[in-house]
Amino acid sequence: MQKNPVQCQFVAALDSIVGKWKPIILYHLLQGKPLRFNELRRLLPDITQRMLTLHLRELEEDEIVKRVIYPQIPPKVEYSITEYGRTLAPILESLHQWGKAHVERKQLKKAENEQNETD
Amino acid sequence: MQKNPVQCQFVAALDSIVGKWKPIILYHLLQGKPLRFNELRRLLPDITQRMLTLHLRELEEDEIVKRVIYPQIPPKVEYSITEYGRTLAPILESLHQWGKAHVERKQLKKAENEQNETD
DNA sequence: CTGTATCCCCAGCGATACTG
DNA sequence: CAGTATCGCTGGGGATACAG
Repeated sequence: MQKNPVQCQFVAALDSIVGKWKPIILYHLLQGKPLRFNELRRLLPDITQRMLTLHLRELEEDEIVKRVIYPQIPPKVEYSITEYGRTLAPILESLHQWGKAHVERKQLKKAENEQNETD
Repeated sequence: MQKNPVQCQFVAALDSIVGKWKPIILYHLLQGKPLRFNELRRLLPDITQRMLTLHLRELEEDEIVKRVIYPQIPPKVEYSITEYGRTLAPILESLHQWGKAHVERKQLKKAENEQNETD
């Protein structure tokens, strides 16, 4: 599909972490504790059931997330990060840090501009 | 718009590097040499003029890329990475490495499956 | 050479309802 | 509790033509 290998590699990596809710899902799972479906929903108040399911399935497909079903009534399903998924931790952490600095930077610029307007 | 700060920070970071062609544009500019508009087009054979312009404008807006216009005929415009843009280098590099390993891993799995089918 | 302007399509996501 | 199934919208991106 893509002939350019470098492009391809970026796409492959980004596919695994991009998606409106993927980074934050991974962020929570990387805390270490396995989480149930509804626990994740509570942590992400604005996500729809549909998107949570879809994203988890994709992460499972990439073997970044492991899904364990406890055969009982009512059903219980736990999601946890895999060993392989943990290799994403440093990248997610860097992204998080950079993003934090970036929003602060933008707010600073905005404040400066408003200051200039009142001059 | 987003109340969750962590989500917000991820979004801010990803906005700066996500976009179908942004990572590879940055990859080339991070090599260090300023590049002209058409040089970038040649490096990204499949990008449209429109998308190259749009992505460069967004990167410029975030002060990740600097645009220098040489007032001459025919026009000459050079794009280069900024100091601030360089802070993205380690993240892009990690993404690139991880993506490379990820595609190799997937190809391995695929080969294994095809092996099993012929058993 | 370095762009804009238009038009159009589709994949990602949301809302809502239903189910074992 | 942990999901599917449908339907519909929106915005990111592509194709093409035009312009300073």
